[in-house]
Amino acid sequence: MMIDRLSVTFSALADPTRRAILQRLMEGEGSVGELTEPFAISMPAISRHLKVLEQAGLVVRTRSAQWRPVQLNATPLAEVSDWVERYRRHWQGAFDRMEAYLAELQKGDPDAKH
Amino acid sequence: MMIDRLSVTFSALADPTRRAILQRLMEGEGSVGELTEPFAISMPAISRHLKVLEQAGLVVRTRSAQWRPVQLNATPLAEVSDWVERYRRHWQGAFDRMEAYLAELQKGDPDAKH
DNA sequence: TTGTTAAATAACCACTGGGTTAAATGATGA
DNA sequence: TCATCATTTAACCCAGTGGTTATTTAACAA
Repeated sequence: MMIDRLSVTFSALADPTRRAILQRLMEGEGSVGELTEPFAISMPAISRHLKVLEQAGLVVRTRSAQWRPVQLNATPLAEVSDWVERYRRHWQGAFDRMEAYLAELQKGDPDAKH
Repeated sequence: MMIDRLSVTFSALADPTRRAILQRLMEGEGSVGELTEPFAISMPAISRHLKVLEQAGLVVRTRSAQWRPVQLNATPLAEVSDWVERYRRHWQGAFDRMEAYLAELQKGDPDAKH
């Protein structure tokens, strides 16, 4: 399977190292070496993480001498945001109910459902 | 790895079958059999997808006779939404620039950078 | 008690993913 | 041209995933 863009994006985001890389890139582009430095894993491992991010369209790689600077491209996250938003009513409904319930508790209402 | 909640949530969402199940559950709870019916895969396979969704906290399973109705719980998506929102300026910046560029093209401005 | 039905679990298989080290590539600069 | 530096690719290992069919569990109904 794994034909759809959204699945590719979600699985790219499923790895904490890759999310940390994206967060780092919010502060500006970086070379593969710079991106490797904060982690306890090898450069080839980071290089493959970057490939996954690139295939998901989450980073762009340019070229500057023997360095290959990596830049953040957050546009695929718009799709993720849209997808998640379809569920907002549901989780917000749940939060609202929880809030109401806690408010009832606060009032010491003996009829509050437990 | 895979210790953090967000990774668990993202990888649960990375599978299209699981996302389809969540979408189906927006219309109301369903038994495992009902949830299996629309797919071309076996019930044990769906059962395991449900286990993944349950461990990610995205569904809740109750009990009713020999059925185990499954209900949507979208609350973990709030965390996903928060995470994605940190990147909104980035992708929106990109969209704005693209829009401006297209507007330049529309005007037929010969100085528009191509 | 026995049979039926819903679902989960077991055992298996093929494939993927994330890590490693070692070797290959590609641009720079002496 | 040749050595160096940054990065990628290759080859490998092990754990995890998604599917299958067969079996087990659990609740109901006769």
